[in-house]
Formats: sequence, C-alpha cells, structure tokens
Amino acid sequence: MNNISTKISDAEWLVMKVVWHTSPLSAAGIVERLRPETDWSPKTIQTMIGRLVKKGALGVDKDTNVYLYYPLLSQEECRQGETRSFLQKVYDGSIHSLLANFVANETLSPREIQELKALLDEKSNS
Amino acid sequence: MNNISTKISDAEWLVMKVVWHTSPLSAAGIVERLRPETDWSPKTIQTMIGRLVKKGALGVDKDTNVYLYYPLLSQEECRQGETRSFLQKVYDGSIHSLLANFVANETLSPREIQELKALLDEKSNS
DNA sequence: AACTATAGATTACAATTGTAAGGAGCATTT
DNA sequence: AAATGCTCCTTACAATTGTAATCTATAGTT
Repeated sequence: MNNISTKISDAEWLVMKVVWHTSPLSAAGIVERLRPETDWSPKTIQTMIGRLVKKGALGVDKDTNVYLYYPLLSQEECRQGETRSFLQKVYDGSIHSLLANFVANETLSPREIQELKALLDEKSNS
Repeated sequence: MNNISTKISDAEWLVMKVVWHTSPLSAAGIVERLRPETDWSPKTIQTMIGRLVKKGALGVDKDTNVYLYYPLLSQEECRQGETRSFLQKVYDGSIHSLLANFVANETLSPREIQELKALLDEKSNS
C-alpha cells in the first residue's frame, strides 16, 4: 500500500528531499529550506507541495493552525524505484554497465574506489 | 559541439538504443526493431524519430530513396549526462550512496559482486 | 497515364511539468 | 470593526511527452 502510480518529478524531488531530511514541516518551513538551493517562488513551492499531496507522496496534518507536511513514501523506496527505471532505461538494467561507465568516465579518487570496494566486501561477507 | 540543449525522453531512449545498436537505419528498420519490445504504432515511432532529429540527437541521410537515420550523439555521452543528473537528483551526486543502496536492496549474486569489484580493481591498478 | 501505396511532414490532443498569479478565509493590527 | 496579511485552494499557461491520425508528394503498379 506504500505505492503511488504517478512519478515524482525532478523538481518535486527537491521538495521530498527537504521533508525526508526534516519532518513534519510547514509550507513556510519547506520554502525556507529550499531558498538556499533554488530560486523558486514560494507560490511555486506551494504548487509542488499540493501536487505531492495529491500524488500521495506527502501527508498533511491539518490539526494544527498551520498545516504540517510529512513524507508518505520513504526515500529508500523512491530511490529504489528511480534507480530501477533509470538503470533499465539507460543501462538495460545492468548495474555492471553503469559502474563500468562510471569508472571509465568519472574521476574517482583511489579513496573512493576503496570505499566502493569496501561496500561490496561487506555485502559478500554478510 | 556534441551538445544538445533538450533532453532525450524515456520513450526516445528506446529509439536511440536501436540506432546505437545498428546504424544507419530507415524509419521502417527502426520500427521493425522496436516491434518486439514495444507496442508502439509506426506513426508514433515516426513522431519520435522526427523529434530526435529536431533535437539534434539523430542525423538524416536524405540522399537515398528512403531516409536513413544515424546517431549524432554517442551512447556514452548520453549515458554520462543521464547518469550525472540522475545521481544528482536521487543520491545528491554520490555514487557511494547509489551503490550502497543498490547493494543493500537489490539481489546481487556473489558472482556479480566479484565482477563489480573486478571493475574497481582494474581502475585502481591503471 | 491513372491509381495506389508508402514515406515523410504537419497537425492533434490530453497529461505532466515548471513556473507562477489570483482568490477566499482566518488571524492580527490599527 | 475594518484593513491587512498569511495560508491554503483554484486557476493559468507554455513546453514537453506519449500517442497517434491526416495530408501531401513520390514511387511503383496496372
């Protein structure tokens, strides 16, 4: 039941991220936290909040003088969904291809590489 | 100069993928190769081809009786662009987070884990 | 030469997205 | 109490996207 049919758009992701970071938040609180990273008008942010509520991604507590919003979907599940569809679209579902391209094209410090290997080691030892 | 301003949409990616696989191709050839994986009408595919041409993602050879289409953007560069924006949107740019979530949530066989580690090893030894 | 099939160009149309402005109702200040 | 200002709700509007149908010109068929 933790499912939504519609997708969370690129811009909406930013709103979700602030609410995942801190919740519940008022609309004003969301606006405030988005100010450093966007140049969106508060009106725009209100629109996106409304859409996210309609999509079932945000819940609202209306029992306070100012409405408070909180996530109905976890960042984990949203990340999984996005990752799966992205991987399918761009890399035909192959994490191997993704990592291969990333390794080939992006600058990874030796330290980052070690960290990534450590992640995989953990997994294989568990 | 290998740049386009507009994005390649999800559906358009399927068209690009067949042309990356084989090119040049006529519209009919593209339609034929998409038939197994989609239920799109040839008309729909024509529309997408036209949009990709307009976007500068596909080139056209008009000196033949039937137009032939070929990619103007490499799969590599498109993958890089998509990967970067996806990673930014969903994982705040952190490949580490992506891999961590992937490792935690998806089923990776020991073999796959070994392959991923091998990729990283190659990189660190090069 | 007329007819038809085909390819490519043009047009269609609703849903989603980015980007807001306008309006209604309640709270606060004169 | 009247005016003002926030909050939330409703509406706006163009661009993109998914999904085609129609139209036009060209090529091949009879």
